[in-house]
Amino acid sequence: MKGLGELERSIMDILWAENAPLTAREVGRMIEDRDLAPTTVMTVLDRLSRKGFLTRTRDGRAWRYQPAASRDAYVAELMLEALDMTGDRDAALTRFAQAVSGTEAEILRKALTELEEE
Amino acid sequence: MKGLGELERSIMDILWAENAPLTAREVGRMIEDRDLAPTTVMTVLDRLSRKGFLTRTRDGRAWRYQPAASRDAYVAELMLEALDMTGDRDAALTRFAQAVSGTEAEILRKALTELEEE
DNA sequence: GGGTAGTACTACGTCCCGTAGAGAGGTGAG
DNA sequence: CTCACCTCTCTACGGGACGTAGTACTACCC
Repeated sequence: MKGLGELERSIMDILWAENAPLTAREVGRMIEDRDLAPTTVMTVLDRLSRKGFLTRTRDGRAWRYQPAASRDAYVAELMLEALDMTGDRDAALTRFAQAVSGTEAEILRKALTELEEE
Repeated sequence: MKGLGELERSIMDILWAENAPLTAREVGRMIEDRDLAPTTVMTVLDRLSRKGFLTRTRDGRAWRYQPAASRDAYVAELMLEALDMTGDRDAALTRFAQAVSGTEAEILRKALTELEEE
């Protein structure tokens, strides 16, 4: 999986936060603070769908974009990808477990317990 | 933390696998298959230490390079970084827990249990 | 039918990275 | 002593990704 650039991520964040598919114009309005040309937004949306992060469907003449996967799935995939980089997955996992804070260790523990029960 | 390129990672892999600090020449000999100019190896080693991935110490005229952190620590940090990207860490963690395979879930569970006991 | 919105295509600057040459300065062999 | 050689530092170039945007074409509304 390829990574995301700065602007690409901002745009993904907007789309991840929204439930409905948005048009380029709508996305552009939600980035107001950066004052980008409309074509800039369109270019990035186009690249993102080319990379598989977005899917798009027609709405009249316009395209509506929406994430191909949830942010959580993306983050989890990034984490797994990092994990694949090591020769010793166990050591890395152990290290990771030690690094997450208490509350999060709790979450992890719970998720794992639920897994076990199924 | 910045990411690593292809060659950069190969070189880190060599140094992570080795226990002793290596000189540029030694590293170069261990990448034999790619037939790189010695200066190429030196440049990459230099960039890696500039980025904080390696530390170096003098050995006569030459430098000896060694990883600043273990590969596991690096991988764990990458994973945490991915995790930081999401607004909903709990959801991502849960998703991650579901994605790791059985054996690895076991490892994680064990690491977390040990944490709890301390 | 002219303004507006939307698209596709093209482009340019920048930064990172793979790759490496040039030049400087020490070192060992003869 | 001198030359070949090693290693370092500095500089550079080409490709790819990304931020940014212009241009040209088409379709719709009033």
